[in-house]
Amino acid sequence: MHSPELLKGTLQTIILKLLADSGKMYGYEITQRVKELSGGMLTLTEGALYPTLHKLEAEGLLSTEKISMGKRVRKYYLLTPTGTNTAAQKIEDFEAFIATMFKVLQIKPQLG
Amino acid sequence: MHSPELLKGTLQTIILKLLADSGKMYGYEITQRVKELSGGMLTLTEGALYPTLHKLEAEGLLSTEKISMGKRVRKYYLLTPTGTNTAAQKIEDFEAFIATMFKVLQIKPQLG
DNA sequence: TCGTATTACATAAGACTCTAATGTATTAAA
DNA sequence: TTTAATACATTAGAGTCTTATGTAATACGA
Repeated sequence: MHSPELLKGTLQTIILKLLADSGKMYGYEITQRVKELSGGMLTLTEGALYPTLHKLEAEGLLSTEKISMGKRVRKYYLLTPTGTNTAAQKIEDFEAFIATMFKVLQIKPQLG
Repeated sequence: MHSPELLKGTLQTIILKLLADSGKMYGYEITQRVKELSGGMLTLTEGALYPTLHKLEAEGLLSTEKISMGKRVRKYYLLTPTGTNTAAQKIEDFEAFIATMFKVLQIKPQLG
C-alpha cells in the first residue's frame, strides 16, 4: 500500500471476515489470501498478524486447532459464536466509516 | 464513530481536502465543518487536530495567516502548491485503499 | 547435495497517530 | 453573572502498526 497508515484499524475486520467466509484458516494462509484478494496491493506483516490473532483469541473471538503436517504444526483459527457476531459488526462499522468519509471528503464511491 | 481506530491515517486527508475545497480555514472551523459534513458521526479532537496542522505546516503543505478578530487571533491555514498536490494524491490514495478493502472484504460499495 | 526460497510459527523495540485530560483566554447568551 | 461556545495549545498514555530478528521444516533447482 502507498499509505500503510490507512490500514490501521482494519486488520481485525479483515481477519474476522476471511474466517467468516472460509471457516478456518492458519496465519500464513491469511497473509497469502489477503495478498491474492488485493492483487498484491496489501501485505500483512507477521509482526501485525500474529499479535492480533493472539489478541482476538484471548478476547474469545477466535478458537484454535493445531494440526500436524508431518513434523510441522499448523495452527488453525476459527470464529467463536461471539467472533461471528463481532465479524458482522465490524463489517457494518467499516461500511459506516466509509459512508462517513465519503460525506466528509465529498467524494463518491467508484464502481467497477 | 463507533470505531475510532478506523479514523487513523485519514486525518491529514480530511484536512487537506477541506482546505482544497474552502481555500482557507482555521482550526476550530475545521472541527465544526467535519461535524457538520459527517452529520455528527465524526468529531475531531483538538489533541489530534492541532499537532497535525502544525506538522503539515512544518512539512510545507500548509501556510498560515493570523487574523485579529477583536482581541482574539484566528489562525487560518492555506494549502501551499505542494499541499495542493498532496491533497489530490491523498484522495487518490484513499480511494485506492477503499477499492482494495472492498476486494479483500469481498463486499460492495453501498450507494445513496 | 547444497544452498535458496518458501512455508510457518513467533517476539520485541520503536515509530506513529490518536484519545483524554488539561490549560488559557475571549466572546456570546441566558 | 455564570455558563456555553469560540479558539488556541500541550502532554501523558494507549493502541496499532513496521522493521528486525529468531527458529525450524520443506521444497526446489543447480
